[in-house]
This record gives sequence, C-alpha cells and structure tokens, in this order.
Amino acid sequence: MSFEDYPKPAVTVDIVIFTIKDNDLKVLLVKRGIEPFKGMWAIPGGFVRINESLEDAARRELREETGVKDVYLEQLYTFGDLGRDPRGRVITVAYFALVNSENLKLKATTDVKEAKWFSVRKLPPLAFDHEKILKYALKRLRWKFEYTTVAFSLLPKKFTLSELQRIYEIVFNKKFDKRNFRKKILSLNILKKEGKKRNVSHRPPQLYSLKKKIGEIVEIL
Amino acid sequence: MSFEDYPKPAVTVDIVIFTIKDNDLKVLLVKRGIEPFKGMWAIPGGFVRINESLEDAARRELREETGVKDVYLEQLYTFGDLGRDPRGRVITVAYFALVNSENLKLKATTDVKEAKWFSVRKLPPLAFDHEKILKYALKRLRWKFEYTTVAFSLLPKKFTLSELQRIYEIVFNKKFDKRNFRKKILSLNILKKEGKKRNVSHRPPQLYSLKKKIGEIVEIL
DNA sequence: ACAAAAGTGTTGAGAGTACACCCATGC
DNA sequence: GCATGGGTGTACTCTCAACACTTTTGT
Repeated sequence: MSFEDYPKPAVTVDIVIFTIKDNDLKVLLVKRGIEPFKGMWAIPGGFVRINESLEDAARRELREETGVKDVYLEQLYTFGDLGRDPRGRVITVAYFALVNSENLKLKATTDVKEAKWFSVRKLPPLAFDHEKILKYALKRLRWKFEYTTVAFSLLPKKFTLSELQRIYEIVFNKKFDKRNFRKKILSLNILKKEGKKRNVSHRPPQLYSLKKKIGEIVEIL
Repeated sequence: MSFEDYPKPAVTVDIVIFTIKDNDLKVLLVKRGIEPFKGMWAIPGGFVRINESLEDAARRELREETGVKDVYLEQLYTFGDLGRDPRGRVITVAYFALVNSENLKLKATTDVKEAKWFSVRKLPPLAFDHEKILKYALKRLRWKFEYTTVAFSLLPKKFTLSELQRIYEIVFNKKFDKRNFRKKILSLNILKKEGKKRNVSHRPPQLYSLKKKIGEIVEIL
C-alpha cells in the first residue's frame, strides 16, 4: 500500500486540564457546541493541524481554552479504538496539564458553548470515551505526584510547605502528618528558602521556591 | 473545519520488540526494503489500517515479524514531530513488546529484506527517529522491571529463581545478591512452587510459576 | 489574651543491604 | 570425588509512621 492513497484516520489531541480550586481537584470540561454529542460535556481538544507537532497542538488547545502560561503538560496515552467517534475513525492523543488556577481566564470558541471547572468527584456524563481518558489521567496524576515534583506546578513560584501539603491532601484525598511531610520534602533538598510570608494573622510561614525544574523524578512520598 | 475535508496525517505503529538471547538484551530490527531509508535498519512497524484498533495493528505487526504468541505488549508513546518522515506528515504510536525467545521464528515481508536481533548495547544507525524511540523504550523497560512483573514474560511458564535473577541482571547490567534477590521475590507472594527441574548436573533447582497476571504493578526491586 | 496556623523530635517497626558457607545432583 | 549451580541466615542501617506541644503573629 503506497503512502498517498492510504485511507487515513483523523487525529485529535484531547487535554485533561487539572487545577486546584476551592480546596478541590478540578478538571476543565467544555460543553460541545456541535454534533456529535452536542450539548454534552467533553474534555477540550481538537484536530491536529498538518503542520504542527502533537505537543504544539496540545499547547494551542490549552491556550485557546484557558489562556494560561506556566503549565505542566505531558502526553498521557493514545486512544484509537474503532467506533470511539461516530463521525468515523478518529485517533486521539491525550495529554494532561496542570495549571495554577490563579492566573487563568476561561474562554469560549466556536466549537464550545461553555467551559467550566468540575470537581473530579462530581463529573457529568461525558462525550466519546472521555470518561475513560479522564480516569486514566487521574491515575497518572496521582502516580506523578508520588514520584515527581509536578505538584509544584499547581502553586505560585513562592509557596509555603502547608500550601504544598494541602495540594497533596486534595489530590490523594487523605491527610498527611505535618511533621513527616515536612521532613520528607525538606530532605529532598529541592527547595530554597525565600523569606517569610507577611500579613497573615498568625505566625508568618517560611516561603520556599523550587530549585529544580518541575516534573523531574525525585521519589517524593 | 469540518471532519471530512480536514488534511490528515498518516498514522503508523512501531514496535520495539525485546527479548533475552545469548545472555544479552536484544531488540528486533528490520532492514528496510523500500524508500525512504532503504537498506537501513529500523524498528518494525507499519500503517494502521482504517478498521483496526491501535493495539490490533501492533499485534498484527508483531505477528507478521515474529509469529510469537504469549507476548507482553504495551503502548509506549506517540511521536508526532514534523519532518520525522520525509514522505510527509506521519505520526507513529510506539509500542514495546517482550517476547520469550524460545518460541519464535523471524519472518520477512515485502517491506522487509531481513530481520535480526541486535544487542541494545551495539545498535546500528537507525531510520527515522527510531533511535529516540528505542532509547525511550529501554528507559520504560527498566522502569517496568522495577515496579511490575513484566520480567516473567521473558521466561517460560515454569522457571527457576536463578533464571529470573539472570534476566534482571541482564536488563540492569549489574549483579544482584542472590540471597537478597530471592528473599525479595519470594516475599512478594506471587509465585507458586512447581516441582524441581531434572536433568541438571548439579543440585536440582525449584521451579516456580507466576500466580498473578503478567505486568501488574507489584514493586519488585 | 486569644485565635490561627507554623514549626519542631523521638521512638519503634519494617525494609534494604552486605556478607560466606553447605547441599544435591551428574559425571 | 569433584564440578556445578542451588539454596540458606544474621546483623546493621536507613526509611517510614505514629505521635503532641510550643511559637509567632494579628486582632
């Protein structure tokens, strides 16, 4: 079979965008403005253009939806079962992203009526096989939290250890011992002291910033 | 942009097939019989047919190349940079496979002049971005060896602990202490005793088989 | 002075690591 | 009886988990 007359599947990227907001782990979903699954919630995504790389496509979609910078973005898995899109053969390369909820604004595009943050514990029914993709992303997210410094991408540059611990507690949905948590994190030698936080009505906490680059494998918990 | 008039990239699967042979970790490469990169070594792969899933495509390629059953197959990563194939835009979904070298026969197809096992330590120059893919596969392989039972897919159903240890030593290219290795593996409670091996000119070793399914995460080493 | 969150050490259990000799069989 | 791998135990170190009180600030 030659290269040109070969019947090609369509290729999309879908991005599972996580953030922490209101003490909860949230995922960004968009309400579909076109068929199929019009009016249903879905993970944001779109077709890969012929002259952009997969990661470029993912970053473009991310920017179109959220306008954020400073994101952690990682390829998740490629879903290519037959019949996952009623329009025909569509293979999707799924990514997951972690954004700091402070500096983002949701947008709406032609394909999208509405974008909204949903708690990962209260999801609506999803279009396509997006529930499967989201579940997979959550698993990977938790795994990455255990072995890498991705958690820091959900925080501002300077942060306190309590803020970091809160993020871990939200993602794993369980409490950690404060002393053990701090001991563990500090023993990794990945943090720099950055002065103290002012204007809090209690003992002012130590601020830290990350020495290394986000996402590196460091065996966290 | 509508679904049909959308210019689509081509989609291939490439499979990094590992085995242990002659006390070495080997990878299967094929000599390309067609342009581009004709005559160069490459990871086996091919176009995804419009009516087969990605994993089906990978298994088909695997069968076409090796005729093996009882393989461990896992999706690795999807490579989609521009210019990775001179013929045009080609996205490849890479898989990696572990096969037991005992029951396999290499084949040749129209696209392939020759297939051969190469030591991962002595690789020829590779076509496309296949060196990058192979390096990535090796990293993932070692990681999987630490955390899962994939190693067992390189062994026959019944095996001795020394055979298992040899596989780990080859993959990590270092020696492990016999007593500690055995203690660790046995403490996982994933093995069943299966009688003793006969016809060896030394003390007959205990044979074991795996209780659980191959590839599960079990925190091995 | 009180509310609120920050910060801090010790102990016990379990896992990992280092290390050397006897055992069962085939020839 | 000897060559060949098979099989076994102990002591030390290090990491992980459990646990409660004092400190510093703003109001």
